[in-house]
Amino acid sequence: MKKKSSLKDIAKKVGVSIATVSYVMNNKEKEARVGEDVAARIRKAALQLDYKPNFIAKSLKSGKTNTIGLIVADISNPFFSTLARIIEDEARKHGYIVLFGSSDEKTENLQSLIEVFINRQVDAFIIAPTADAESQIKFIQEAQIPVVLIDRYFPNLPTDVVRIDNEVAAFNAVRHLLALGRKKIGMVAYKTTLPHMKARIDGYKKALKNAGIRLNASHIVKADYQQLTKEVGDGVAKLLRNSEKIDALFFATNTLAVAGLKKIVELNIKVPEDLAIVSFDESEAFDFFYSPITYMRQSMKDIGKESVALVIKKLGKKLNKSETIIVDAHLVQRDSCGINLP
Amino acid sequence: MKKKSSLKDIAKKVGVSIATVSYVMNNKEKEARVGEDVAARIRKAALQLDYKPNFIAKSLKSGKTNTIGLIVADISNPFFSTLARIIEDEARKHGYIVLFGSSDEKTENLQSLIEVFINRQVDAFIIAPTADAESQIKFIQEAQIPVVLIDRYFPNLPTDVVRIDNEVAAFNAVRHLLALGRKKIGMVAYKTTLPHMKARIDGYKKALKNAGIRLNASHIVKADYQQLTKEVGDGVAKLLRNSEKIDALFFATNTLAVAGLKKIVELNIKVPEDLAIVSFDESEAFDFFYSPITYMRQSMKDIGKESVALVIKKLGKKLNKSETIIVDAHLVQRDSCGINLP
DNA sequence: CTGAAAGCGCTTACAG
DNA sequence: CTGAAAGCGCTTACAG
Repeated sequence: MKKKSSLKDIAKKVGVSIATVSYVMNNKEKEARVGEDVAARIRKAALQLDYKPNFIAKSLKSGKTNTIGLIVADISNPFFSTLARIIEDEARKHGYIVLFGSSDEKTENLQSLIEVFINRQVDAFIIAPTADAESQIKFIQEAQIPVVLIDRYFPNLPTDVVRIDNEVAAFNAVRHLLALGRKKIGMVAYKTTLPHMKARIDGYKKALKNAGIRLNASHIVKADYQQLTKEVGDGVAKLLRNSEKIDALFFATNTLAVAGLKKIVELNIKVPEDLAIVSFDESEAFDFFYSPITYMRQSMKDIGKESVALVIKKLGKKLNKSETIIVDAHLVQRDSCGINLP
Repeated sequence: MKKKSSLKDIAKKVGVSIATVSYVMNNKEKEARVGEDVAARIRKAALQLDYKPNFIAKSLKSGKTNTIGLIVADISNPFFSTLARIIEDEARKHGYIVLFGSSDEKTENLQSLIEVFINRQVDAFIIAPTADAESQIKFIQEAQIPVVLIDRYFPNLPTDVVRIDNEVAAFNAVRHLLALGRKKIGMVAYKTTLPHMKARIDGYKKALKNAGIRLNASHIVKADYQQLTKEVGDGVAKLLRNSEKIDALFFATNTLAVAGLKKIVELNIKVPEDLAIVSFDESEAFDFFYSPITYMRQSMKDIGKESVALVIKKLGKKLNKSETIIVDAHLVQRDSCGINLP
């Protein structure tokens, strides 16, 4: 076991005080006016001894750990796992390391992850919150720890947020269906209080209204996250019954779409001939569905970059007003809406 | 900002020394023979002040951070992301936190992640190594930091490993194809020096031999990780040409299978009628392929649990010989091999 | 130009 | 039964 060397070892070797070594190692020899030659000898010794600063000791002294706590809502969703990866890389570039957790859409899990991470002295949080997590977020803010929300947000709680414009994105997705001649468009959404979901529903409604189509409330299926497969399946089946047969379906997330597609396969519905489909977000399954699925793509790269940049920016300052950063979303057109139909 | 309270604050409030508070907070009042009543008053004060121990200070003193560094080979692969999640949960249960990274199959990335994590004083590593990473793993071992490998391993380097029996698993997968009457079975593998891949190829060969089928070396396609889509596509296309037309295909990983399936769709090959397919590992795409793919499922739960348990077990001890833990793998039978063909 | 000293929050061997 | 003291490795205001 080659013991790690410390400032002390270097100081002893060079015959100088620990303080002087510390100044040199932090490139502060100028302000501490350490002599050129001494600095050079210290640097040489540091190399020889393979000196690596002890982060723990630094953290204890500075109160900063250079660590960001990242909590997503569901890591099994490729949207979040991709995002997590981007955020990790991005943070590492800035000298930060990421502590990671998934709440699995449960506020109690979010709560306990926040506690664990605060105990570990994370400097800041990036969180895709669960529904009704206002008080958890407020708790972080009151502890004076910077927090940036991603994907989801709370209208009544001022926070820094990086997200897309959900209403516009949904509007554009549905407009695509309308432009291809679909008139009876259903929507599958989550049953949740989270406003990004409400915004997507609003965008859907607005697009219909804009096209002069009257909203049929029964065309909106709202599924509970905890029993998604069943509720989406039942809802989709109902929408495809003869009496109220729809000719297009808009899924508010990739997870909803994957559940819905299974039912659509089971029912032997022909896509896009009998049913056009557009979804939010990506899924490998979208490529393998017999009619590749058209989807609204959020720029995850931008969400990752912007959220890390924003949270680091907040790190020093206090009392700033909160910012909302809107990133790009655009439609990726494949076969499932019928663009290639004769 | 409610300042965090420290042992000092409790000590002051109760009118006792910091040392005594420390003993009580660590439930060592017995061995330090602290009085019942004093202990009670300290505990009460700790509650009132909402005392939370400072992990950083604890770590500096103890040299332990209760942190495990987890480095997988490719986090965009659902096999590894699922595994990462299981390991994180499992570690948390044991009071450990996970620092996470993905090498993206590049040894240089693995190297730099290892350095960052060692600087952060992780107590131990769990790693799915890249090819040719022996010296990186050896480096960790020489630093006296416990390391457990998962999924991949090195025959010439004694390490703790948690993995499946790749040869047996591959053998069983191919035997399934043989049992269903397939005779000309191709295999798609990675071009790599990693022995788990060799073992899967060996299992394939053994199964053929066992069935009295002569090996046709050109039936094994080896693709480079860096240009997987092209090489797998070309390889699969070649195997399906009339001259050497195969009737079954064994994919050594899910990523290879996903690339291969795209080509199979493109070529309009009928699965399972014209081509039976079996793969390793899971993918959402396997469910959405028109003929759901039969696959060899590794118990990720077991890999996660066993690797965390093993690494924690090694944490205290020294000079132990290394252990290999073999976990379960079994075939999940779907349609793609023709079990439901007339 | 350089060093002694205090302190970050905790643990623990030792003394009383 | 309880406390003073040293020390983990580092930083930084202060003194010289």
